[in-house]
Amino acid sequence: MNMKRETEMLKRHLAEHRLKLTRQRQLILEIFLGKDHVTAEDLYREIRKRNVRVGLATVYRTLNLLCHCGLAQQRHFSDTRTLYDNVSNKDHHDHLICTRCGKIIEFENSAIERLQEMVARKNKFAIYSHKLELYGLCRDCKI
Amino acid sequence: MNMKRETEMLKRHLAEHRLKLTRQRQLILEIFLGKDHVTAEDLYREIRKRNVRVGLATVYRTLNLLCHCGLAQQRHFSDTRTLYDNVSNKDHHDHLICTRCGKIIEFENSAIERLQEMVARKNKFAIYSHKLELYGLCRDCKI
DNA sequence: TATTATATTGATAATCAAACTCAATATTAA
DNA sequence: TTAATATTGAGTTTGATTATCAATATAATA
Repeated sequence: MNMKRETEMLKRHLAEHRLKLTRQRQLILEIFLGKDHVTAEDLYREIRKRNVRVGLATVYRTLNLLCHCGLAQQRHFSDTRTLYDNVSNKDHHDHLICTRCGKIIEFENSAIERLQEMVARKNKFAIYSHKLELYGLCRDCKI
Repeated sequence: MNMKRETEMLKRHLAEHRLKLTRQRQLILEIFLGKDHVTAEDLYREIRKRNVRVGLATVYRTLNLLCHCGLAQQRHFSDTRTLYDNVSNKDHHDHLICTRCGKIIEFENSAIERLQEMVARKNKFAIYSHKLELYGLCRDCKI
């Protein structure tokens, strides 16, 4: 996997905020880019498997950092834990979530987005973000 | 406010599950029906204002009970606390949330719902519920 | 109505994810 | 190389919510 672009995004963000590029941040970015959705715990366990000593707090801190530079987005599906969504080379998308097996499918639908804008206009709102989650059973679970 | 219908819904649910109608449950239902969206803490404080002694745990338990009998629904907007949405005499609806003042506007849009169904069908999902939240600035805050 | 069985209550403790603390250490700039 | 500053990791703390449990209230039964 080529992570040049993502590494550049991180570096630019660090430079702009007088932050430093550390071993831990590079490692966490690398593992994160190999996933679609992870919890902080998932990532932490993955790191420990490699016999590297990185604190859980650092994982949380770095995931939040990745959110700030646009590489990740927090999601709160039905579960209580926060999922970090890898959005590094995707357009905006929403989610179908299987409540039985936990499978997550991403989708985008511009017709829905346009209707959302209409709703906002009618209510004199300026929308900055939105969240659309469809919960149900996937093909394999609904049988 | 006439709460006959809602009280009947609660009573039916209690009877069906061999649960009991208590002073506390009646009081919490009454206050809840006067609101659109509350946190458990909000309701707790409201009760203490009336100089009635009801435990916070009972407030949580009763709000969850109201969810089970279809009078309330949990919402998790940007905040960390759970909001209980009074859905006693409303159809399904979604939300516009002002990230500055916290104002919540409810809306419904059947065209969006139909498109959601199309997305689900295309992905062979059977949808049971969904969540659509539009975040932005309301008319008063966007100036 | 009195009795019995069962559910509920309230105070507090337990839980859990996530954020904070701070001395030791690593990174960057000078 | 040195100095200035940011980061780390271990552990502690936070805050919302749920669990515990003896005392009490409610409902069913006699």
